[in-house]
Amino acid sequence: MDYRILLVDDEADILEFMSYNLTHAGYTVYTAANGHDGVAKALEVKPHLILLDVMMPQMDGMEACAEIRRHKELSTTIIAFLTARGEDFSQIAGFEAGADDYITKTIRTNVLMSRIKALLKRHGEPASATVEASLTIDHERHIVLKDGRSIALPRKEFALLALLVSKPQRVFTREEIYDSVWGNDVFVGDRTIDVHIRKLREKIGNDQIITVKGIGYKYEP
Amino acid sequence: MDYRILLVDDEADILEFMSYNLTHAGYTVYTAANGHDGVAKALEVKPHLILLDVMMPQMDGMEACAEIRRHKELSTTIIAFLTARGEDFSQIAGFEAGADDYITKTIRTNVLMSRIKALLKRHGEPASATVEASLTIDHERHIVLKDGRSIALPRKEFALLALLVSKPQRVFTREEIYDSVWGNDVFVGDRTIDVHIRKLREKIGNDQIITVKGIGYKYEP
DNA sequence: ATTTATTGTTAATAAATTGTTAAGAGTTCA
DNA sequence: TGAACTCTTAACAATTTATTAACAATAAAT
Repeated sequence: MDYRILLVDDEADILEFMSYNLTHAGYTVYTAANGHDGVAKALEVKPHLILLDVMMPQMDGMEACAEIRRHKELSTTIIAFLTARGEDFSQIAGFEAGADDYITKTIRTNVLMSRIKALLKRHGEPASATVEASLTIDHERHIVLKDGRSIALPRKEFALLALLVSKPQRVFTREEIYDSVWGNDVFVGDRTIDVHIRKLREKIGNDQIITVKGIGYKYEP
Repeated sequence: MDYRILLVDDEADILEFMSYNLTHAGYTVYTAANGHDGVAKALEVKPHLILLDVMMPQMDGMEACAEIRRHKELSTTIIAFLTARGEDFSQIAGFEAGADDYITKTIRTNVLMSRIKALLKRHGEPASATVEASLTIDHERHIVLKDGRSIALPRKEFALLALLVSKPQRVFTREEIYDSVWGNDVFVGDRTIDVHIRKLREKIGNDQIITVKGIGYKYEP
């Protein structure tokens, strides 16, 4: 699976070291040298996982984390802190800021890799999801693959479907859908989602997108 | 059975006294001198039982308890407060924070031991502790799982069942149900809950939701 | 044993939510 | 420019869910 990981650390060595390892493990890696750039980059590439150094100039990890958590379109992004060995994370109170986990920097490579793998797996798995699903979302080509056939979708429909498929079975509320597909500042009518859902059903098959009345929609392979 | 018990208390004497007794009773004992360390230790060793002093520097028992309860991987852990003699625990409102019981510190040794034994027993063998109710509420999927089967429920029914199942055996008064499922400003007729209960019984089996006449309803696995 | 308060049941009705269609505004691209 | 596509909306239909009324059944109290 094509996971996107964003590394945020001010130490070039660490950035390089981890970037190297993660890239070789098959992840798409983005980097930023401080909190500000990190937030900006996160909004741009919408990574699956963000590894945040706790101590940084400009905007430290904690602030960056809180800032990222303020953006609803990044609600499914996993955030993990990078800490120096021995730091007691619970005292750093990073969970308060919305982090999901923390990883010790000087950990051995294979341990690091399996930790990251586990992290990505734990929080719903786009990886196996797309494998299991009869539907594959190809972000790079902006195309949906169904039974070998490729289906081109307009932007909104694609974004909506991608969201639903990203976590099969999980119900996405209408609000979550608005925030993710439209953004929290745009206001569109109540029927807009319905119409897009209808079009998707037309194109990918009627029985895969399920209505949960009063809540939202979910995708079931 | 090889039970792990975590003692959290700032008084070294008590720590030593209890640790000694518990160890000799065959338990594996871990200790921590304050709330912070206690939480960290709990996450590390995943004890079956945590004995928490109510009064402590840094992070008191109440806070620590609430913090521990936030970690899902410790959901099966039993938490008991240690109180000075004479303190009325119900007034300490520790149950609010998620505690399971309380134990008076200055109790005699053999009484203490049998209390702890009972505590561990009451909450089932650690092995079977993971065996949950015959019903699982899957909030993410907005689905109820029963014997492997998934049952979809409408909004109100789902909320009502989720409330009851959240604390099996506990009786929820009609008022509590109204407040939780409808909200304290909405007023609906007297039969409304009944009808929802009826529908739930229809769907999940007649004998799991029990009427406590004059009070309310409860769920029994 | 009878009364009383409470809960169960049913079906009808109201309310809420979603589905559908077609039309129009805005875009894109040849 | 204009043809094709995308997005949004209004208006209405269809469906699902929630609530109520009326009455039956039951448990608790006298």
